[in-house]
Amino acid sequence: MDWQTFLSKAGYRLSEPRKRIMKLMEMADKPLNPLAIHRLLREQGVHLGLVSVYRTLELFFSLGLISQVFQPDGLVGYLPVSFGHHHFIVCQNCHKAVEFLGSEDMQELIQRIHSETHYQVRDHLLQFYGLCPECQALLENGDIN
Amino acid sequence: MDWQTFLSKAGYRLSEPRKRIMKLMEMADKPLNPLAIHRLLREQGVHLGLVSVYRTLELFFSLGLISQVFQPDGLVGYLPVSFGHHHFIVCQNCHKAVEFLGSEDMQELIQRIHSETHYQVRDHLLQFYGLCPECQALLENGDIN
DNA sequence: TTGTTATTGATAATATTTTTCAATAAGCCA
DNA sequence: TGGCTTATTGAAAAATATTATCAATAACAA
Repeated sequence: MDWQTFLSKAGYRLSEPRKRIMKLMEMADKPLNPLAIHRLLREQGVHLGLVSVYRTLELFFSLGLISQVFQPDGLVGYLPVSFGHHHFIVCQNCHKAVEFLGSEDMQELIQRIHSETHYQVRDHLLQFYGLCPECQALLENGDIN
Repeated sequence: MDWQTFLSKAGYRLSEPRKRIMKLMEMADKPLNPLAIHRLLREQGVHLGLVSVYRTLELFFSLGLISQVFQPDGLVGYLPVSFGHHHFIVCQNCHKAVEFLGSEDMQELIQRIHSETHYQVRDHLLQFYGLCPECQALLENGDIN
């Protein structure tokens, strides 16, 4: 089920702003925050209220259509979620992000955490940082770092 | 080497505000953000400028003395780091957090990410959410959720 | 098409973070 | 110990980010 169907079934309307915002996030392969989305849309001539961007992201997030991605510097961005997977690796240079298939062999670690801390484990956040293929090439050429 | 020695050796002064802030974070067993730190110190009669809190956290973070902890709702808090470990589990009810020993058996997953995405993996963020022992008891008594 | 109502956008209010700069105090050295 | 140098602080202001309000608009069901 695509996000548009999902949104409708959940009782929400498929408005133009919502379509624009999701489309932008799908095109951008890096996490975007509300201000960035507003600025980018404006640059391509789409004039949305910033408030709508906030509201839309909040809605999408609460429905699980997008994920929060935490940058190493503490900034938070959003990325559309291919259903079921919620793990990303983010390029430290160009910030391009891709999802990878969540490992389900986390059980052993969860066991260990439980015996170490006595916490009941219910959820987790796992993200990786590194260099995408393009930026690896740049690094080898001495163009970065 | 304790953080005070570390700070000195790095060429920074061991000021009263810095001591207060670190001590507070060490006492609190949950992630604190700048505003919370400012408010808590003020409540216990310590009158610090909010600006100093921001500056101190930035410094501590850049030196690796504290870690950022991401709450499921997107808020960021800070926790002192026991050297070498940077993985936390946060209680979803009372927000109390404890560190657990970082698993070094991440290698296999890193391998898989590399072959799936062709990203060079350099760092990662791994956090768990759950219920601490106290809140598990509350849950069983029907006092929460 | 038309009517109902969720959704938007504009404006204002609030909250958070950063900048600036004079006053203060940490730590070195005599 | 006491003075000197300079990193650090605090206050105020500026900049930035987020949330609230409400009339105007547009999505969608009938």
